[in-house]
Amino acid sequence: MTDASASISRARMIDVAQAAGVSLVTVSRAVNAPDKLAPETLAVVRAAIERLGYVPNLTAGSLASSRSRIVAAVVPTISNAVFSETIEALAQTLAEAGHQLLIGQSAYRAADEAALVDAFLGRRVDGLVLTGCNQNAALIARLKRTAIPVVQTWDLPDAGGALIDMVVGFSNRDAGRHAARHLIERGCTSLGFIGAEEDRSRRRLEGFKDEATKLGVLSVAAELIRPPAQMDQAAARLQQLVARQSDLDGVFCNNDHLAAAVLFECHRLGWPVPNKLAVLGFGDQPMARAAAPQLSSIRIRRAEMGERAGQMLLTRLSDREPESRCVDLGFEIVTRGSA
Amino acid sequence: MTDASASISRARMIDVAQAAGVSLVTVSRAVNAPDKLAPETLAVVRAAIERLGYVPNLTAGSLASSRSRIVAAVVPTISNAVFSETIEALAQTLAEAGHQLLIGQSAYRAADEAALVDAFLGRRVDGLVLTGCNQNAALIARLKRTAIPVVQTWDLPDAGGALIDMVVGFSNRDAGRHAARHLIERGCTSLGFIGAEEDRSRRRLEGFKDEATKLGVLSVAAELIRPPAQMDQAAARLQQLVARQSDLDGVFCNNDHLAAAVLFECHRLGWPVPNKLAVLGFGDQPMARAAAPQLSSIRIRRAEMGERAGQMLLTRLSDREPESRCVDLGFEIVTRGSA
DNA sequence: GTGAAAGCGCTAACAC
DNA sequence: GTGTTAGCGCTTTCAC
Repeated sequence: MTDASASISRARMIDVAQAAGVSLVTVSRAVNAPDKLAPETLAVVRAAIERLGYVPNLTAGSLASSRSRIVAAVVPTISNAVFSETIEALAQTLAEAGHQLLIGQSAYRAADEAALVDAFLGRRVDGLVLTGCNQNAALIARLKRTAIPVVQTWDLPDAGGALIDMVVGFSNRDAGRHAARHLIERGCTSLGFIGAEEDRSRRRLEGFKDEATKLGVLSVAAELIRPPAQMDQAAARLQQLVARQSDLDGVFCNNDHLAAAVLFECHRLGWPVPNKLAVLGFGDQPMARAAAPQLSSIRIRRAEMGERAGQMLLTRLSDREPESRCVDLGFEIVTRGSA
Repeated sequence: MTDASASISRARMIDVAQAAGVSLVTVSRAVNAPDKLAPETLAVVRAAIERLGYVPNLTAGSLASSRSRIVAAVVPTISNAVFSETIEALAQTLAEAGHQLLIGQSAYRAADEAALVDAFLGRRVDGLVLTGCNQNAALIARLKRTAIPVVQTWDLPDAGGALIDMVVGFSNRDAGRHAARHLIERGCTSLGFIGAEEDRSRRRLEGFKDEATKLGVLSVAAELIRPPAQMDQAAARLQQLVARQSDLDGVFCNNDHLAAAVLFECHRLGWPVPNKLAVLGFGDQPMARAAAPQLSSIRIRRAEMGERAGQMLLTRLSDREPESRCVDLGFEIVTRGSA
């Protein structure tokens, strides 16, 4: 064991071949396609591998096979529970199939995203997962020409973005619409939105405003926080909304964390929720059930999004075609105490 | 531009060389060591690169140079804000130096961690970042023998783990001690801990109990949640603590999310915080300032931990020695309203 | 300052 | 079932 460990990153495939008295390819097959070998041969080779502590050099394998077994994902930031759960599920799905995940953070900047994609293409990644559908035209064109499978997530292309290859998401605009309808149906007449200066948040706001207008509610104010939109900024934004609409009686928050911060602020102010102010969250995170009152929220399938994205990539990597290249996971309003 | 895009992942270095009328090495130098070329040559080569839309194949480069420019990190899960902020900072630090980050999730399982490390070693990653200092002996031995730089994070080796190569963290046990002292100094006489079935949480609990005992407080109950320890489980655990110690007057929570959930539960029960129950969080996340009352918490330098880990790796990768191989970032108690 | 030759460690045909 | 022959696209000596 100790000797074997000592040899890690030293023994090459050829050394194993010699030790086992077989040829190079036979070792390669023992590693990559064991069922193509006679059981006895396999056993001999495996013993040699074990003895030498051989660890295959995946870089060399990637170069020779032009398959890297690496998938790259670009997210705005991983320190946002909302994305990280998708990434977690993606990584797990890929890991089960022997693929690893390279992570890039765009910090919500299109230029950073494009630079990351270039770096990933240089790495000859097998597949790419992007966040949102609003990539710039040059990036979209470039990716369309590469043969590599790409999955966009967290939105749908129809309402303001272009489909590159595949997508699994939901309509942020529709989610905003439903939020408005939900609050208005519960009697709210003066609405506010606390979100972020960021594409998907803006799309939710668009839908929110549209639907409110359609339903005759004309008082809609929005506060957009520059990312990262942290909880500790929510209280001040709520104050801003109230300053602009003193009769504010319903707030839609871009995520459950912001909504929880609003709830805390209501406790501080002594405002009963939902009677004085209805609060609707987004994401239906564990936070929603822990809050007091429990948060009504819009549930989206974050983990499933990552899992499906991974499956779609894996399907394409095995030269099959996914059932659909455009998956709408939808969303659902979960009504609890806060709205 | 469109032509150039079309050529991505097609043009090789040799094509650029021919287009520019120079040799292969000259192109390689233009990419990797531009200052070693005559300005005119460089300009010609760069023009050809641009024209052909050449993207260097990093896999081939890695194989030839045996440097991958990839660093791998193993975390229990990235969907925990506490780790993801460290990872975010790590990724940024590495990206600035042209390195990319490969992520692996161990789900708090030692076997998964070892398997991930093996896969990463096969990739010939340039460096490795691990979470915690409690890796199993076989893994530690194996990593000590490889020449690659390794940074352990989120704990220190002295109090229950072995140093592999480098470490940047803080003492979880000491943090637990300070938590106990803080609550006791504020008059608490019956303490509870809500944490997770996980190494670092247990270390905090050890320190917490030790110090309480030392200070004469013998009533200390703990509730450990199986990871992932989500907010929505905190209320039930608080009830459990109260069932065991009806006079419970101080709770130390493993992170600010759990603490916020406890605060919400106190609102629900009508218990004044901190008078009826003092609540101390961990992490000093934005949540702490948003809560009502604001959370007292133990601040740790999550982002700095990632940044320092990245810097230490980069230093070693450039064949220099970091100022110290063992960095204790410490922690600090931030006193706000809740405890 | 630039180039020619020799691999890096593996996989992909194709033979046998 | 197993082996042989050629590369994958780049970086590294070492010449000039």
